[in-house]
Amino acid sequence: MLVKQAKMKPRDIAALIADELRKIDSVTDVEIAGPGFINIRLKASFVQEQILKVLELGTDYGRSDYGDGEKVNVEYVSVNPTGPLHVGHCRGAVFGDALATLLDHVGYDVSREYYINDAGGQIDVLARSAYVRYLEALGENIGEIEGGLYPGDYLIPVGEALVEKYGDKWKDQPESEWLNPIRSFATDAMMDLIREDLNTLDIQHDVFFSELTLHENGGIQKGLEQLEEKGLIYTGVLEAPKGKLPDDWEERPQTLFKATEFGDDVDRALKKSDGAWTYFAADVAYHSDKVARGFNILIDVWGADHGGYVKRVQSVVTALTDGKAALDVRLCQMVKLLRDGDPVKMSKRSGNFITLRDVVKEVGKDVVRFIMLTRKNDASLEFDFARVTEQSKDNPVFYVQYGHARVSSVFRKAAAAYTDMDMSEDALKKADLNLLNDESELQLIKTMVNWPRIVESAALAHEPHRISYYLYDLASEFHALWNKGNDRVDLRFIIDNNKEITLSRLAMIRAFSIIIASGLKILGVEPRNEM
RNA sequence: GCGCCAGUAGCUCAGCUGGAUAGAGUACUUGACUACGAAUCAAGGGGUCAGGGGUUCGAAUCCCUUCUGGCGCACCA
Repeated sequence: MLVKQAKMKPRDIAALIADELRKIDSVTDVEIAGPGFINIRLKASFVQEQILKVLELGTDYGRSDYGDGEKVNVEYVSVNPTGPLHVGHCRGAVFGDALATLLDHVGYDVSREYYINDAGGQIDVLARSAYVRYLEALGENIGEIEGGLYPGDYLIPVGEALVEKYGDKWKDQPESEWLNPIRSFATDAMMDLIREDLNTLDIQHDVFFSELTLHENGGIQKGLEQLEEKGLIYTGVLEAPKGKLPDDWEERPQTLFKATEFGDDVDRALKKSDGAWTYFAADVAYHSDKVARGFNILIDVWGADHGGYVKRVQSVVTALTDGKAALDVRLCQMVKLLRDGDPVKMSKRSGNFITLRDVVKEVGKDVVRFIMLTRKNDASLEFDFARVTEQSKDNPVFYVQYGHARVSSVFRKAAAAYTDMDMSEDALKKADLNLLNDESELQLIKTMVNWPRIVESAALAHEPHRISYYLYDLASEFHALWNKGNDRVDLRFIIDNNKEITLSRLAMIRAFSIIIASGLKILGVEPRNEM
């Protein structure tokens, strides 16, 4: 990197840097290798002392003030409130939540948001579906649920609740009378349902933002005014898309946003043919509102099927803030559900889709959360019910948890072996860390010391899956060290008749379990002391 | 037709904002329990990083291009 700047050969630059490095106290040796790599050997004591740091900071080890309290808005889930969450929603939910925690961990001021799409035609469908269940609750025979309505059983209690609240008030009334109140009632009921679903995964949003309120209190006009002032709104005619034409395509003038000025492919419509605002118009207003609330770092988590929508919203954010705020959209790919390697078939027809709650109930919150974070967000992910509950190294959740549990086990054994030994946190901090000088011990400690760097880079890249991979690697080194104790008795953690070294090793594995716990905490998974 | 994302071991995937001999798991082969939990560990084979150009001291990583797969493509949400 410096070669061009300094106009020197890489090896010469390396030599200069090496000279300086040699002066540092904890450095024992510096050598230059290959085309200009600098290998630095640190004193063992430098590595060993990091354990003390971990013990002192506990699960705060790895926290930083990197974000400097800057406000970050993470919007995730944001599912239409027309029914319970299904399994496909798990990934975005877990991803967004872990990312939010991760950013908080490095010092950002994070707000977790859910955008409620409670203004569109689908909500009218919900209202009509609920009305049918309302009639049913009043004793009418509704027969088969009409096609186009939501047939799910979850609306039955909503119908009953409507009767409880309104009696037969809406029974023979025209839709224009009951649509609004029932829509509002049903939406609230669905949001309650969704919140309960999210609670099973330990997900709680700070803000639930209703799209409807933007329509009702002039929020949309307000958002669009800002674009208007910048001269970014005009009336024009869009060219028909190339390739196959939509059946009902008509060329007509419409209100457009100049998205192309900000890198989008075409300008985007703000009004529908019936004069109503588009979904996009509301999204302009919503993102404008986020910016107005002081967020300059915006993150939206969407399903991959919304990929085509990314550029236009980014265009809006850039336009509204003159490029001062940035929107990162993280797209989550599909989750392929398997059972013993066979795909689980799901159809949209009633009763045949797996809900989020079903999955959590079957395999547990911790498993769902961890597995959802074992792939980067834009790669598809396989979720095999058989595999994720398996108790083997094939299952990363188990493997990491097992490492943590083994530490607890050692402490239980140690307490039995040395009934008179003080193994309190204070005592561990006083352990002689210089005794930890076996190569494999130092290796484990070095990996532990990487933790703060991992957290920071994962946060910076908005990639929580890096935490999962790190935890797996760390656990792996721990298991390896453990097994060395089988061959070499002197490497075991508990050594008979040697309190000093036992205490040192207890300190080391305590630090290990602290880091595991701290990583799991970011992912929203509980560490376990027994399996 | 256009745009976005992907293509790395037989399979599922990592690879940290360009660095040293590309790594795990799985599967296959072979070893390790009078134990601090073998629910684990150790060793081995397995690669034209989709193909082709380019940028430079140096590319799985950046640029161009071709091929293949997924998603999307006025007004729906």
